[in-house]
Amino acid sequence: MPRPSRLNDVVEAAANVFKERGYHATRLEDIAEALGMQKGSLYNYISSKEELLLAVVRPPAGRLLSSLSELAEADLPATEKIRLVAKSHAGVLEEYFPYVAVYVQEIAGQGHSEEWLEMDRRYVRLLSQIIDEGRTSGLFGPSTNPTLSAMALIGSLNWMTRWYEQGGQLSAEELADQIASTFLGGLITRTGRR
Amino acid sequence: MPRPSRLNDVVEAAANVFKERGYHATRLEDIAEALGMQKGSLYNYISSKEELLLAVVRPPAGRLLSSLSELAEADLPATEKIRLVAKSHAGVLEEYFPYVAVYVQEIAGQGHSEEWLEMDRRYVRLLSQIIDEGRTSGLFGPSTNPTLSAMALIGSLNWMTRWYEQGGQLSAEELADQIASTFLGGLITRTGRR
Amino acid sequence: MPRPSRLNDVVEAAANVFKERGYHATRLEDIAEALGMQKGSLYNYISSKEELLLAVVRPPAGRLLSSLSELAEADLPATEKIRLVAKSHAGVLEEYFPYVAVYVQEIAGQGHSEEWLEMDRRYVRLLSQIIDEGRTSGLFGPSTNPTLSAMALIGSLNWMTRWYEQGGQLSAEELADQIASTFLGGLITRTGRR
Amino acid sequence: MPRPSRLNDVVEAAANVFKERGYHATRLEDIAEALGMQKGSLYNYISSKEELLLAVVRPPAGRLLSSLSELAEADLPATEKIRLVAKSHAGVLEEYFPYVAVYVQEIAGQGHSEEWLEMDRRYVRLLSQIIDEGRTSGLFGPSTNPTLSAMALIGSLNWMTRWYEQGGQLSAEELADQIASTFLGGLITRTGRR
DNA sequence: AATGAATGAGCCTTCATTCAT
DNA sequence: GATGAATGAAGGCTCATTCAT
Repeated sequence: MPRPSRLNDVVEAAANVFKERGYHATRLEDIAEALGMQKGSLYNYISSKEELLLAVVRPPAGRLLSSLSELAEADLPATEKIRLVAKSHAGVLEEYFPYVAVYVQEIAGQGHSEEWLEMDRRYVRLLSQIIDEGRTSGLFGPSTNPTLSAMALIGSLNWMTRWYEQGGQLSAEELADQIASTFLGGLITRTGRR
Repeated sequence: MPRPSRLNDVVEAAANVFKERGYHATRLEDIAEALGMQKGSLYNYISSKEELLLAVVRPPAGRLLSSLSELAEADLPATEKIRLVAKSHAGVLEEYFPYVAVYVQEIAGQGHSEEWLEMDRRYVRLLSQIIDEGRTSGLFGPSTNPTLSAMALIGSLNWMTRWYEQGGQLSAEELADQIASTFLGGLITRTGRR
Repeated sequence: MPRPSRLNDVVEAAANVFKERGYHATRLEDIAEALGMQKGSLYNYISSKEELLLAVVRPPAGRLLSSLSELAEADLPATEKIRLVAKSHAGVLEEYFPYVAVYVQEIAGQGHSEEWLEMDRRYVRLLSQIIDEGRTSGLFGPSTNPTLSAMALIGSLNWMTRWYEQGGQLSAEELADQIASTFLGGLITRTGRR
Repeated sequence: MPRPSRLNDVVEAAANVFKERGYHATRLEDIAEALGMQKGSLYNYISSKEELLLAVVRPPAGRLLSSLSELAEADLPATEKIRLVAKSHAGVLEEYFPYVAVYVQEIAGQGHSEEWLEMDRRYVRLLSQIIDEGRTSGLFGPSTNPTLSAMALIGSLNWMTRWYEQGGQLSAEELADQIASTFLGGLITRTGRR
């Protein structure tokens, strides 16, 4: 039984090193070293450093977008959708931690290329549509700005890549759940408002 | 009459190019070109590329931190402080746009060095103290997690550097004001909750 | 069957070019050219130009010192030791000609670093001890200044790197033998002195 | 009364720094700094770094050669000439210490250019003629090799630039006198030889 | 005379990429 | 698949030199 190609190992090592040092600052040699091979050997699996970045970054980006797409079409109230969006975003973050971190740092919102610009736009559009649903349905206030709100939520979630550490007390999903709560309900206590 | 040093020009040009291409991807030649000089001439003003990054990044970081410090000590309710924090954060963003963008992309939350780690920690600490005041005083819900909430707000605001464009319909401060409103009051309409 | 590393070739080429042009004036490109490779390729063997200098210079320095050490401990009259020191010094010079020349020009007696200062001191100390033996045993005159005499002999021998050319009538060892004779016996004929 | 041009100061500062760091390793800025001026200002006195080296090196070289020439023609026995050559060589060394050190390190015996090659040759020729006189007159042994002996003496004297320090117990001339004694009479005591 | 700024050539070093073995 | 060596194109930085003020 032939062992599976080590391509996955290569991409994973790359994700880890890219997250640690940043894409430009990491040398292929660093990645090779993490794998216990020589840098030249990497070219048995990839054809360029850039391609390696894309290999790191496409899976989490795809996951993020596809889970958002699914939720967008679900038959749920906007509040519920938002909460689930946050949780699934965080779930992907947790599962593909370094991959997502690299995606956020190097690609998301950077105008890296048309491919990724389009992905950014789609993500924002889907999320703001959900928010708009909530507004239209009266769940959210009429003055809600869907796009801005989407950006704000995305920012909160993406920023997690800069401080979240695996193995902490709260899982990424629990943290995202709390963020979603604040985002939906605000910090201000309702009792004071009635 | 001594000519004014062009150091400011150099730092400004660097901020612009760093924002556009990212620190590692910009060559000193790019910066020199933006200034109409040779790359070697830059060394009349700086002693290394790294130092140039720091020169770009220190002013906005200082501004951000000092304005937060001031507000933290002000005699205002936490709600008001939060709103003002967001607005001043955005004010700095607008005033020093490329500088702040470079700071957020290259430094903030990156563990770049002890100097900056400490700055990150201070910023988070000050903001979570404000949120904690709000909780203690009963303005914010008792289950509020001050640190997490601080992170969420910081993420929303810092993420602006990836999408905000100067010259749009709404100023950065207006956008930040809306973000603060959501953060404080939530998206969900109160009437729907009674 | 592993190819033999070309490190030796690199160091040898460096020795030749350093001798010809001097360390500071030679560009790595010169060395690469002498090897028929690109300058970048040199870094497969060395990690810096400075290290290359040390690689050139350490072998002859070690040889010089170790052969002197051996002779110092031999059971021979001081006159004989001196003669053999000169001959072995010249033997090393001949065998490692450009290496020794580089060592003498760039390192010896230059206070380049503590490592080399110590080597200088040891060489002088050993040689002056030999001379002191000769004085104590009555072979050499009582007013002999061992350190100064050591310096004088070392100077004569090291200066050979500036004029000795391989392939001449007399070998380096023969020349050194004559130098030693003069050093020991003087130019003045003994018969004239009776 | 116009103060004398600072050209002398410039050359002196250059001599000191060249001696300390070596010609290639010193930057004009180092020299300027030693003078308390900016490097650009040096060009009010010199027209190139190379020229500055020559300005440092020509006076001592000239002195060395002219004092040797004078002695060569004097009506003295070869033994006396040799001793005086050594003493005057050392006298120049002491008077122009850093200048001579630079000359010896950077120029003498280096084949720097035709001008200096010729100077080297003349120096050796004059000294070996003196030695040859001694041989012819029977003062020195018949097997004396004048050129080689000249080289040996020159080496001993020039090597002083690597270890002599001004302000020591013995003056350079006293040291040279001892060196000359050894060179003439040898280390071996005559009494043992009768 | 002096200076600060600018120049431009050059050098060391890095690194993605290639390739023969 | 793996490797060590080689490549070549940069890129950061240095520094002798120039020049307007």
